[in-house]
Amino acid sequence: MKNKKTTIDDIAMLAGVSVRTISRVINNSPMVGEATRAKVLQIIKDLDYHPNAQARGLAARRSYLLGMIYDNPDALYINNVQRGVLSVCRELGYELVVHPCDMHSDSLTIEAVGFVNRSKLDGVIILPPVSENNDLAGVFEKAGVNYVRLASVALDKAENVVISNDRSAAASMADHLVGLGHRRIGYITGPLGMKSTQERLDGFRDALEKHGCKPDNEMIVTGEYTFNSGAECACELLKNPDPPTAIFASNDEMAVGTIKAARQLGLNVPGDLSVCGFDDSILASRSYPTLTTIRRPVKEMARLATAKLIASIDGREDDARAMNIVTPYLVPRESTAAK
Amino acid sequence: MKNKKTTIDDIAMLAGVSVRTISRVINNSPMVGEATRAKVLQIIKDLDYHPNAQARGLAARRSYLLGMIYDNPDALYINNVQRGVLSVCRELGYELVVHPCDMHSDSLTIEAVGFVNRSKLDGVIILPPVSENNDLAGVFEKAGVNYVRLASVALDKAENVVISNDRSAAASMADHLVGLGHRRIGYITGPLGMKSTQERLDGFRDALEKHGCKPDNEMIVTGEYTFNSGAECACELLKNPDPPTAIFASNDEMAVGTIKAARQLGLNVPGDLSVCGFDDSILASRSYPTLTTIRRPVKEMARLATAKLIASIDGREDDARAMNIVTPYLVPRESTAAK
DNA sequence: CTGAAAGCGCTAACAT
DNA sequence: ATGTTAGCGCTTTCAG
Repeated sequence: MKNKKTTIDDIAMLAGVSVRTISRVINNSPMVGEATRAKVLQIIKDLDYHPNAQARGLAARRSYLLGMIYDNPDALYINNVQRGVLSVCRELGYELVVHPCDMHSDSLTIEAVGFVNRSKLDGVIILPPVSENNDLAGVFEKAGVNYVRLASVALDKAENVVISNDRSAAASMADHLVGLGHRRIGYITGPLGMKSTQERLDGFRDALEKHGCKPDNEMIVTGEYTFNSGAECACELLKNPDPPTAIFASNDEMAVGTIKAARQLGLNVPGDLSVCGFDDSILASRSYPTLTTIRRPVKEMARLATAKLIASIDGREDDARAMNIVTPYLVPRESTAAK
Repeated sequence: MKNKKTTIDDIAMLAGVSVRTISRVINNSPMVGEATRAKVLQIIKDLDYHPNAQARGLAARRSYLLGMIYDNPDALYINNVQRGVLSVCRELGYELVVHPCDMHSDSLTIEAVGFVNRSKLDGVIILPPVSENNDLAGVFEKAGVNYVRLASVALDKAENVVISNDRSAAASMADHLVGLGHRRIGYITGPLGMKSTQERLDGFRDALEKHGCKPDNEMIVTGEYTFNSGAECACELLKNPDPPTAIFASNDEMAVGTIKAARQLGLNVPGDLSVCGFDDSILASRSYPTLTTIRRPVKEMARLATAKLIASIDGREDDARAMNIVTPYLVPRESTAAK
């Protein structure tokens, strides 16, 4: 790299004080005279000095590195989370190390703990669906690793989770459809093991029940959160003797698949069939017709999670324990219409 | 964290050898007896020992951290690159620190160098369009920072760039359209400053010329690589007294915008108008009709770039200097048809 | 409020 | 082929 990196000693030298003092100003310790601090700061600036993060970490047992663990094919979601996390990292002087993994691997937990130990991460943020793995959380807990999970239910202590209220969001979509006059509404779930699948379905069902139109079991089919599964499930719903007038696919990929299936069956959306999704991914605004969907404040969740994580790292328990729950909201577009 | 981290000394203790030897086996030095190595490895495994990356880095002036610098709104692209980079990182024991930035900021270079110095990164991968900034590259060069750029032209020494041959890809799309009988073809460019814009346009123009149908200037309009700009540019092309029978939008977002515009004008795609894009993003397979486009081997480029970067870091000059150029290829779908 | 000095865990000359 | 030991650059008791 550079010819000769300037070190804390150089600064101490020039400032005519001990390294201890320099260290104090670098770490914003209040126990430094104003004059001294100003002088040191100036010298640091003049020399464009950057403390060596490794040395700092080694001595202080802190790396100023956060990790992000996930196994999610949705690039848009990952990217959104990443940006939210980074915006807070930047403010607070942290860097982000990304770590996709295989959530079905036997060695997931070992691998994950290895990752944080190896890189000496100060904490990790875990994205769904990996975040639903309680073993992983347990291992982190036991190992004393700071972590925050992004989830759709309160599956951990307040300081370890940020929640998206998918249930009430799904309910609001049900309200929307009923409000448009739909009574027979098909629903395509996500994979059965996932919490978000259950939450969204429960929200949908409860809302319909409240409106007095409990859905038949045959109006609820199991998808995989994929485009193709959406198309297949939609066909299944639509070939029912008494087909639905609206289909709520529990994510956008499946909703777009549903639109495709409808088109192939000669149905007009939203004329013959209303379709809606969940996520407000890029597909929603680009599809034809554009998709009525639910927007999750993903970036905001990520910001909250990061702030919370850093609060834990800093030992600010109160901040860390603050309850963080965000509520997604409905974005009406062209794909839903009055019956 | 853990009660008592096991260190290299513990291992040395148990193995009955010196730390130097342990260090050697950790770093795969050949100068260790087979028996000794095996024994040490076993103990390391038994104790689940992970060398402290910070201490290692501090002593060896190496962090095993790579950076990725970008300013690109295309989440899919970023995500693809990221996965490619990570796949090589994983094989070679590196971690990835992500760093979005503002390419129009005055302090871009200062900020970027600060980033690598602060985190003591071993090297960085720069994505387009930031990769087209020669100042940045120059500063890295001068600071002795290892870097590799992803680009569409050879704008640096072989060891510092991996190239995607967008020009020939655009040409093959032109061939495709001409092959379908189209002669009057509209073209929507990207933002004028970008290399990829120029390369794709040149490839398109050269190919058409070769086929003896040089496009009118009015058949070439300037877009912004966005959905809306695509729709607007398409309208402009289509309201021409002698409208095109095909439109080549130089990325998928604009191509989808073009399809939307055509629909609004009552044109059938591909019946009345063939449309094609560039990128093979998720939109291409989800749009209606599905989009004929160009697939860039993005992940492969990222892998090459990472391998090259690590070769530089390791001082394996030959590997680092190997010429890396990938050629995107055409993916035919429903949106183009014979005239 | 400030200073001297002992590590943090590992690597790499220099020996053997 | 293996051991000894002096740092790498910073934080942090413990004194002053």
